[in-house]
Amino acid sequence: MIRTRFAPSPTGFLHIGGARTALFSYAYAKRQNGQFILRIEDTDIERSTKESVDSIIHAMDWLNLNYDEGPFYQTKRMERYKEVIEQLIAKGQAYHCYCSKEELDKMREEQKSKGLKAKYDRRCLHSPDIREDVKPVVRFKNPESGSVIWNDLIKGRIEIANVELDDLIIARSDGTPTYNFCVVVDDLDMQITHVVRGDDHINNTPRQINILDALGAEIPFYAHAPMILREDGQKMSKRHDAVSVMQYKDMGILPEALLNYLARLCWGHGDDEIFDINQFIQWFDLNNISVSPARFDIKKLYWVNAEHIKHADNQKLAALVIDILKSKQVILNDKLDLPAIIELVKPRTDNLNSLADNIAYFYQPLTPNQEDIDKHLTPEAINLLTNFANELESLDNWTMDGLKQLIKDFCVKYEIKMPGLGMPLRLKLCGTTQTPSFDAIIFLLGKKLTLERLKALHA
RNA sequence: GUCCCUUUCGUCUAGUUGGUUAGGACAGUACCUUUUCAUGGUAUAAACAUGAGUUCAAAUCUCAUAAGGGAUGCCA
Repeated sequence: MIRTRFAPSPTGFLHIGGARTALFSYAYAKRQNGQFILRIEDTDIERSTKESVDSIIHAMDWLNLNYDEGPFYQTKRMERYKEVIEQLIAKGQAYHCYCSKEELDKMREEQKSKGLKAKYDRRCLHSPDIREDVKPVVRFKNPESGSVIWNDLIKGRIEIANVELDDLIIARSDGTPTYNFCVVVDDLDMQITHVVRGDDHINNTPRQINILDALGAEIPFYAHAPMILREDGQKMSKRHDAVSVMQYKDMGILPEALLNYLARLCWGHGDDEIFDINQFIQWFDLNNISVSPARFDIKKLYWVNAEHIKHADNQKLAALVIDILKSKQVILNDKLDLPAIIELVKPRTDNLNSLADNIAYFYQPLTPNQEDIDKHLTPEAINLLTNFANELESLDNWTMDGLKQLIKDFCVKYEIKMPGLGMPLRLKLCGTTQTPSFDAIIFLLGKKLTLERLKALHA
């Protein structure tokens, strides 16, 4: 049984890089009929918050990235970590270190000035300066020779010499375990078979493998996916970029569109661009993830979103749009056929907010700007609209065909071209000149509303 | 400094065992459709980081260089 996990640290919201990693991890598990696990890595008590945990879970939920187990919390597993640390100390694979921060800084500086690699010199392993007033940290005794080699499922063979590795701290002086150690114990206990994560963890992997070895554990497969960068190629920044997954919801992005777009960053399947999560799962494999980082392109995201909106079910879109319309104080009524309006309007939008804007004027016409009024609502045009309203009033065949015929006949009768009728009509009916076909608008508005608006005085 | 990762159109990618006019998509440009704005359609421009080597043949294999990123934390 394949088991993968997503292990964010709750020091902020779920960002799109994390979401993409979660997606790969999720899709791989699903593809292999395996299980996907959520684990919250909250060992850094200083920086972890409950709000972050909630927002991460909320975002996973919105994306519909469902986990089979979890969320597990590392802070609830402290006893287990302590137990394993004791084991390692008892076996001589870990040791107490009493060095102060100042001592360590001094040591590192000396090493650097000699052109050496900064690395703990193991003074506490050989002759510990045990002091009652100092609470020691615990260091892992890393192998001194040889190298750690693994076949990364994305990057290929990676080899790192043990001399490059430090005796890393696995427990702080307050007794709390650190990241690299918790990851190992958790992945072991949770029987994770495939560790899928960002490639910023490549450097941690040999340390984790060494700890796993010391524990006599089986080594899982590792797959390190490249990062997502900003449009300009720089690292994403939480201050300057829209990096929170939920910000994209606010921008009117559909979760399935965001997933689709994220999937296409560092991964491709021939010429395919638009697909849903199930299709993605069928196609996905770790070995066709590319090795280099990708830049985030907001324009393409909007295009993908537009495609998903076009293919989305109108009832489903209606539910989403109603929420947005309500938040914009639009007064809704049941006389209008919202799914039919959505069907008409959706090819002209690439996000839910503008979809809502293009629907709002069906319920309440916008206030037209003066420039448009001067241009289109001339006395002649108003006269024309009055005549048009009269013709409409006597139309019994309220169908698209009936309306089309009426409009055609009207244009012939008054010797005008379509835009000559259409533009003032749009302005009067909707308050804007940028709308879909006006025959469709009249049809969906219905006779009563159409006549009401045509007769309104606000021109 | 040392170690690790990376490099195909502006951007995302295809290119699985060396032989392609290096393909697609977004963005761009032009045109067509049209009832305004869009949608849609057609066309167009645009790339193998650099230098060696192996080979009849290299985007693809090897090496070097350069440029970017990461690690070198009692962060994850």
